[in-house]
Amino acid sequence: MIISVLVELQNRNVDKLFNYLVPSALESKIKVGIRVIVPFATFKLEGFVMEINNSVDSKYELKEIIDVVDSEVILTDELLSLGEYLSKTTLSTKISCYQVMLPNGYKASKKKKINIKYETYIYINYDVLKVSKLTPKQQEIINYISKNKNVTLSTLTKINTSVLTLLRNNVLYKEKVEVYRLNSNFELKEKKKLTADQMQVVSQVDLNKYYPYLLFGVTGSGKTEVYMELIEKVIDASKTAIVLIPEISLTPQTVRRFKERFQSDIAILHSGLSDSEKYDEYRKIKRGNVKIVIGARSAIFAPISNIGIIIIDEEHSNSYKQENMPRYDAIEVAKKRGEYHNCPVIMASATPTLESYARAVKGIYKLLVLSKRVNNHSLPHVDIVDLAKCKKKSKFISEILYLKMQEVLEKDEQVILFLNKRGYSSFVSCENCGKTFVCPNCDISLTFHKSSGMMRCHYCGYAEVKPSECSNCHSPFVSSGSGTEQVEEELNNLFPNYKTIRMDFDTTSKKGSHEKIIEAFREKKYQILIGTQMIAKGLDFPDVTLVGVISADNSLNIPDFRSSETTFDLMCQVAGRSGRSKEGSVIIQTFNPTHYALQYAKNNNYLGFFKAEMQNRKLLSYPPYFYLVLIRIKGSDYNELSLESKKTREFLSNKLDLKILGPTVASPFKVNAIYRFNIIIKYKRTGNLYDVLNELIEHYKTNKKIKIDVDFNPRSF
DNA sequence: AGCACGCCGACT
DNA sequence: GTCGGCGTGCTC
Repeated sequence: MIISVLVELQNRNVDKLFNYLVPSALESKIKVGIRVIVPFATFKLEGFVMEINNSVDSKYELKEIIDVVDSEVILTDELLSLGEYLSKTTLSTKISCYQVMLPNGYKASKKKKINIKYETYIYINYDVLKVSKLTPKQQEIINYISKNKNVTLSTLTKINTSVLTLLRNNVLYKEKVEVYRLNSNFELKEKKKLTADQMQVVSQVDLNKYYPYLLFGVTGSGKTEVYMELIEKVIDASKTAIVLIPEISLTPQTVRRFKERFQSDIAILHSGLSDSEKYDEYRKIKRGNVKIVIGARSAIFAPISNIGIIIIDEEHSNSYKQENMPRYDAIEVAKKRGEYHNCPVIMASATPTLESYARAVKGIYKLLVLSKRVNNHSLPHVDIVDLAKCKKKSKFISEILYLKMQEVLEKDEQVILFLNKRGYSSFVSCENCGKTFVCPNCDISLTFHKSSGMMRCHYCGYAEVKPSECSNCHSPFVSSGSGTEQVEEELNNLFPNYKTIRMDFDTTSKKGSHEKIIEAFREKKYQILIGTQMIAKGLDFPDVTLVGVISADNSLNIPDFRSSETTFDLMCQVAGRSGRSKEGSVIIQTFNPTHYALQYAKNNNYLGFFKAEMQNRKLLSYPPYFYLVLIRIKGSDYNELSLESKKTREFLSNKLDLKILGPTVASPFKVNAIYRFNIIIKYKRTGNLYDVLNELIEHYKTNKKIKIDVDFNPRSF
């Protein structure tokens, strides 16, 4: 028996099949899609079995495999074809495509393996018990076991150690059972009655065939109820469901809602889980123990069979696009799987991407609409404050915002203040001479973190202690801390009688701290919540009646053709946090009060924004009118890189009859001491694009100094 | 990823 | 004359 193996190495030069002989003792264990250990050059590697053959004409002398890792298949037929599809469409290495689909415990890797957790349960051997005389301590143990279910050895030893004697005398016996690490159970809750609107949406979905749907529903319109109703129907038909949620809104609250309805039929997959927890959840799915998988981007690869529906919540979120190799889009994978299982794929958002909405307009996606909030609450009233003209109460807070906050707080209601992007205006600079501190490895200002007293680079993690005086002009060096820290300080001065809690990169780095902050705020231990992106989405606090955006300009000024769209989305999402169950309002502070993204957001006018923005995109030949592919050229030698970038542009121009932009500098230009150039190709039809790009990759694959990266439909530049 | 092979500078 | 620098290339 000869097998073809794809080895674990992440290198284009070995991203192909290697043939090995299988010793007859191992032959019976070999299946396509399992992992094996093979000798490779002078060392050992793990790899996936991709093919099994009886003979193969090879000019190499074949080596024998060393061992078989798995007893069950890791890469099922569907995953194998998905991986194939991924590597073809993203031009990534095959191995990276297979690895990205799997949790660490199932990857081909010689690194530490994850163990299955066992629990030792103790039971009474009643026949022996009858004829045994017990000491009082022993009787205590017996009583405990008879009263409780599933008693473990570890809990018994905590009571007293006579359990060991009882085990030795066979009065008790133990049983070792495999257990899952994540096992939170919630009480079953009665399902809510759907509104007419929601029912109408549910009835429009054909559960028996593949079709992509776009569910356009305003914030608070009860999309989750619609998902759950559809999932229930799917489960009733003995099928399964995948629900994708952006990592950032995959909170215990979200999970709870599903668990209260579907109990233990659910597996959860997201980056907050430890490797072993992920391994367990994945095992539940593989064994068919669950009917629903809820997770972030990579959960789209869950090895669940018989899928009846795939739901993508907040489809506009760019978290569905992986930003490193393989640069896949989970929504495209979802469609692929939907086709394979012949089931609907529902993409939902209050602010769909222009691409998605344009497809809905064209009829490529079927449009479903939820236009009303469930409780018929009107959307919050939005005011835009012109920072150039208004009176300011402090550096960040205008008088209008201050007065409104005062009003809301006096009514015992809560306020959320939103700061766009962590480290807002927190780069360190000398107030006297203007000297700034820039990361030595990256083309990025350092941000000062008051809590640690360090200046940090958010790209490479470089950190240095803040100097006490400016090295340039020797004046004392004042520092104001990160954006959120500064605003927090101001608020403590402005509202000494109210408590403020901060949620940002610094305060949520510890596991579980995210949830703690949310819970504390929900319980009204704090009246003001100040935070970054992470508070914009999904959270539902009934007593929040005011949301303030400290500055909308940060996101408007990002040099990206999508900055208007992201600003519009963000403003709508943030506004959606206000007045979930009471009348609410929103105040947006900006230096661009007349900007159309803000004006349409003020009136929550998605369609108006869509039309206006489509005009711009058409004019400038951007998506959805054109597709984009980004070619990024990276290297540490500036001159050589610059030359190669120009050569690449020449090469592409000669081979392709398409619009090509660049090379231009990426932003940031330098990360980890590596310079980066961008070339962008705009296209409507791929034509020979893939062939040409493959040729380019092939050309640079042995070049150790210049690296080429291809990103289809890039979300950042 | 590792490790061997290979072709140019300072040493017992 | 040799030891060793790490650039280049190969691994079934």
